[in-house]
Amino acid sequence: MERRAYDCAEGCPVESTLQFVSGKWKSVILYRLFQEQVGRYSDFERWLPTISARMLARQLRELVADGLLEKKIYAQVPPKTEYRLTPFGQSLWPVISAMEQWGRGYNLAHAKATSADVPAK
Amino acid sequence: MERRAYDCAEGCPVESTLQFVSGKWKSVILYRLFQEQVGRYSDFERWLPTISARMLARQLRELVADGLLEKKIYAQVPPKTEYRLTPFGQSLWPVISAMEQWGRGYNLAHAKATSADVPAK
DNA sequence: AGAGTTACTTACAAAAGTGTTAGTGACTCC
DNA sequence: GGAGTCACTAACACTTTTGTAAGTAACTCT
Repeated sequence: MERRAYDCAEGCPVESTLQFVSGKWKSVILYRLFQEQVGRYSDFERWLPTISARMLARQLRELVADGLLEKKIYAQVPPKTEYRLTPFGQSLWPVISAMEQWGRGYNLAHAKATSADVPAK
Repeated sequence: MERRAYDCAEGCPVESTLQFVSGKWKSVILYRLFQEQVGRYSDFERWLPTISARMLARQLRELVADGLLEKKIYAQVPPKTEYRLTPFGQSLWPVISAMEQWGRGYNLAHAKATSADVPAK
């Protein structure tokens, strides 16, 4: 692991990344789009059942504003929108992937004693 | 990029990771420790000049509680404490590293026009 | 004409996060 | 014996984030 001099005060690379990815939902939304390529508003509601409509709309709006997602609106009724990753958004794959990997390992190691995986004594 | 079926509702690996790393300061603190190996409370104050004492203490406490950092208190006056990564904390290196890499690239691409790098017309 | 559809927005309220200021303990140095 | 040191903590206020509930637009289908 190499060592260099960084100044987290200004231009800290980790902070730059966090600027786009921080917030509970954003990385999960991105993660889902890496899997599915495309998602409609209602898809996200299904994929993230605990997010509220308000939050979902807001996070999507911010991701679009940040240039990570693009939104395609079909002029039809009932309305239809599609979200997908821009190339810029796709460039975050290493970050999201690292999170996924680590989380996978963590989940295995800390597999919770749920009704499913604990044999009834 | 392979595709598998995940359920972000329960046991989403990305969410598991976020649980430990989310929050503006935590990943930056970890990042710093990956560079420096050891840090005293006052070191962090220097490294992250914009964090408040209250936040710093709180984030460190949480990182210790989560098992990512260990805290060593020297019984001397004035007091001295040292924080370093536990093996569990070190296992997050791929995540922090990916963030650093991406942020580095982003900073290069979006190098802001500061007084330093803009010749005075 | 009334109900259904999708993708939202708005207003209000509760909860979480964060900053500011001041203070503590215990010992050493002047 | 008063000041200085370090690593914090407590109380209070404020701001940001998030949830809840309700509503909107516009067109199709019955």
